[in-house]
Amino acid sequence: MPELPEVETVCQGLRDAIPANNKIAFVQLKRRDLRVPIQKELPQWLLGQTIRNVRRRAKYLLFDIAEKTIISHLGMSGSWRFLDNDHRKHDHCYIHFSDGKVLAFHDPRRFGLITCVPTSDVNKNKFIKHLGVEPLEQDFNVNYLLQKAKGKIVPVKNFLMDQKIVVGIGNIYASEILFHAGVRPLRKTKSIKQGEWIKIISATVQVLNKAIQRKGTTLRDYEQSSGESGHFQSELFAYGRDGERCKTCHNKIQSKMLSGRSTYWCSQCQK
DNA sequence: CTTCGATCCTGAAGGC
DNA sequence: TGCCTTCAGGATCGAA
Repeated sequence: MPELPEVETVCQGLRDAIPANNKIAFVQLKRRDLRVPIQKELPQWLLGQTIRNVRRRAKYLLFDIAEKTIISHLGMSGSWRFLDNDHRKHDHCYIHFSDGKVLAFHDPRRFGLITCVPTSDVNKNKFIKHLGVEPLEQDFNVNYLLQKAKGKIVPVKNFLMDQKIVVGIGNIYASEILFHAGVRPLRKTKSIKQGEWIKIISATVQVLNKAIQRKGTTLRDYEQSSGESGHFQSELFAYGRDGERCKTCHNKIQSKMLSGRSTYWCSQCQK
């Protein structure tokens, strides 16, 4: 479900919405068996603490409390939001603040993650340590990509979605980025020329920033921490447009299953 | 080392 | 109405 723009949107929303001096009054674990079981000590660790900051690394949200950090991933269907009225099915964790606000983790498919580690160990954590570069930072550049692409025969779309290479790009934005870069998703990674990497980098930055501005893409269940939808779905050129006309050249958008994921492109605009 | 496929889980949508 | 299949913003693990 959520890729970098959606996670960044949730991160910013939570950063604004979590009151600076609010103490955690108590934590309720409704269901612990996510992808990795939620630690049963989580409520006692959080009791009386204040969330000092909310950060993002790749598609992970990091909640800093004193000495500890909660690492959370939304998987395909997860969300963090403030509860407005009733408890919902598939709410697995409630964080109650002293002012009465309740932050809820909701995740029907339970592919998400909530785990708590000492802050100094975040970068050693098994989920974090193998992550590649952030696509909106300087180390996502042509030299890095040329070096990583050397000898790789996987389709360039898979390469862009490989979190060990570059983080935050998932199935929607991979198709979108390659559309705007003019590169077909099935191209072998090692065949991509320097000039094409330059276009891929610039398309990545533009697409992700625009999607963050528009607060993400809502296709079904993604929501901001406020509960509102994102708005980038109307700006998609390729993803989900199978059989429709290309917005640029009016050719029909193609699609194919690639490594089990739907993949979309325009064979006129992309080479 | 790289690459591929199966797998975790629930729910929505579509075909019959 | 119901039953069955397929698919969904992800990532891990084991096998080849």
